Amino acid sequence: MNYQNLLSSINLTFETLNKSEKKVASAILADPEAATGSSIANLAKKAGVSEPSVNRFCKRFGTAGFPDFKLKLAQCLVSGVKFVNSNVQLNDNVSKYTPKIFDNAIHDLVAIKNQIDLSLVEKVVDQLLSARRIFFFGLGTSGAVARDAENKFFRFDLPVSFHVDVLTMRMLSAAAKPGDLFFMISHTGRTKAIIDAADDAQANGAKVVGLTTPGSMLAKKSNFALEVSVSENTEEYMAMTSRIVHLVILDVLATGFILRKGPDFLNHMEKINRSLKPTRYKNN
Amino acid sequence: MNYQNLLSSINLTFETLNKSEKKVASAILADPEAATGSSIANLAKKAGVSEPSVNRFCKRFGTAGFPDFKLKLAQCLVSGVKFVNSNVQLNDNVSKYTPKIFDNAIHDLVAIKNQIDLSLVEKVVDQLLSARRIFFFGLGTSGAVARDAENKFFRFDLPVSFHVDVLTMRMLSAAAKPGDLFFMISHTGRTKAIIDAADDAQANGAKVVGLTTPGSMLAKKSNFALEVSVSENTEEYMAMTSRIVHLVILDVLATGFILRKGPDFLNHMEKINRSLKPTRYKNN
DNA sequence: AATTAAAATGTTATTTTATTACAGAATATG
DNA sequence: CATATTCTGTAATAAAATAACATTTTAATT
Repeated sequence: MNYQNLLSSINLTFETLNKSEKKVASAILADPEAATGSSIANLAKKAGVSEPSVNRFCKRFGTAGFPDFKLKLAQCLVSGVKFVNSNVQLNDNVSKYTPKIFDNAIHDLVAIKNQIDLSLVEKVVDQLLSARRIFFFGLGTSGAVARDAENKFFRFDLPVSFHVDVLTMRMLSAAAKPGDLFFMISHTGRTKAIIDAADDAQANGAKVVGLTTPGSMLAKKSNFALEVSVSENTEEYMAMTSRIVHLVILDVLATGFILRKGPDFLNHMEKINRSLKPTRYKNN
Repeated sequence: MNYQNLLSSINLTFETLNKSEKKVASAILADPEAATGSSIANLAKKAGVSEPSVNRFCKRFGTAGFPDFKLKLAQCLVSGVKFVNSNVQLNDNVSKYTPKIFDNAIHDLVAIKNQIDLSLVEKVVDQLLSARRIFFFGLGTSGAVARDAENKFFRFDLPVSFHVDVLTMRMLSAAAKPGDLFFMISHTGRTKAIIDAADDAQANGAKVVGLTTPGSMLAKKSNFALEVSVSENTEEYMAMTSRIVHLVILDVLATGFILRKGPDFLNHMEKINRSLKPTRYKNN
């Protein structure tokens, strides 16, 4: 039994429980948050059963006892229920909408962190290392991500560029060659210009990496699809969290790249960092 | 104190703790998972302190007592954000550096979420609402953030632009007028072009919002300084998390803006969203 | 360096909480 | 209807956490 879905386990097996267990289950389901905080005596009273009945209930669900049960219930509440109610509402004030927006970003990062396919990350790093040229393509919001990516990768002594202009995209993909890497960023994965460019680039023997939604058109057309699924309620008032996750994934790739290059490469990086010094005022 | 960052709270405040509290902290940090399962007697023994010392430790971190502490510790472990040792090491493989980079971003978002000055957010939203023109300025990494901001705010039926060109910045700030809002994005807060532009803009009666490090030159020169302090070990292999936080803060501001505009404004937003339809292929 | 106040930590006692063992009740089975 | 089985509660026990108090340590002041 997985503690992540303790609550749904209770829900699903409810009908198979016997009388007093059902009472306990109801009491817990009625207010799971409260259950995590109460003592066994309290919960027993609330459910109208004896304390050992509560204890047996806990053991039935694969936990060591009541305290352990509370712990695992609390954990399953973090991942589940908490984000149920974090959509921005029309009448939210600043102290309501601000944490919600942060929570959404945090939630999605946590989710992707646990889902991301590490071997795929490794493969994409390989591609970045072996590419002769790298192009980052993105439009709209993803344009900013592409720009950020270029800003990161050009430091790596690579012929890299980003493009937000559909005509340029078209020309570059038409002129693609084996050894070129096209890194396509598109949340929807349905942007025409990007899809067309992916087709062209592949037809010319270049490789395509797609950073997009699972199962999207772009994902299907990519040689390597980094598929990122984020909370879907982020359209209206809510911020798009996909681009946040995309940026972090690009950070991961950049880090993988540097680590594979080895310690000597840090000198090169340092040289670039030093170059920025004259553009800044001294500290205080 | 928010339970989301109980572990990092312990970590961050470690030096301010007194002797026995440090012992308890070390015991917990050494194996947080184990701590969630052990009794107060057990943990006290492991830490080499008395049981009440453990209890006092728990209360110091804003929990009701040891059981409550365990609960909240368990919850903060669910997300698996272990900030204790999340610097990328030279010999890390993909399964090590990937979660570390995510954890850093998550950690900083959680930290800022709890630190952010809500009344200041409100004030900046006021400024955005009343501005006649808005300019987003940023260079390098912050250029991508400025671009993203423009992409968000131009949908709001506002004369808004972003700039990454120091000459243009200079000209615009020289021609600034009262009613203009200059939104300066700079992690270091020491970028000459940005500071100079802030000076000029203010001299001409425009308002300056700075999104930057606490106490930086830019923060001091801004009418409204959104100060964001992120983990400082993010230079070498590590990704800059400041820009992630900056993006989320801009999301917060944009959301505040929309909410203040009221429900009618959503029609306008919808119109813009619809306009993107022809640029995309149909779903499947 | 000695004295005092304050803070920190530990000891002991008490209270709360959880579990076990067992007995009685309910339910099912032949 | 008798009997076995399962379920549930009571009472006893064990474990855990906390509160109250005492001691020690530390810091400040003379």
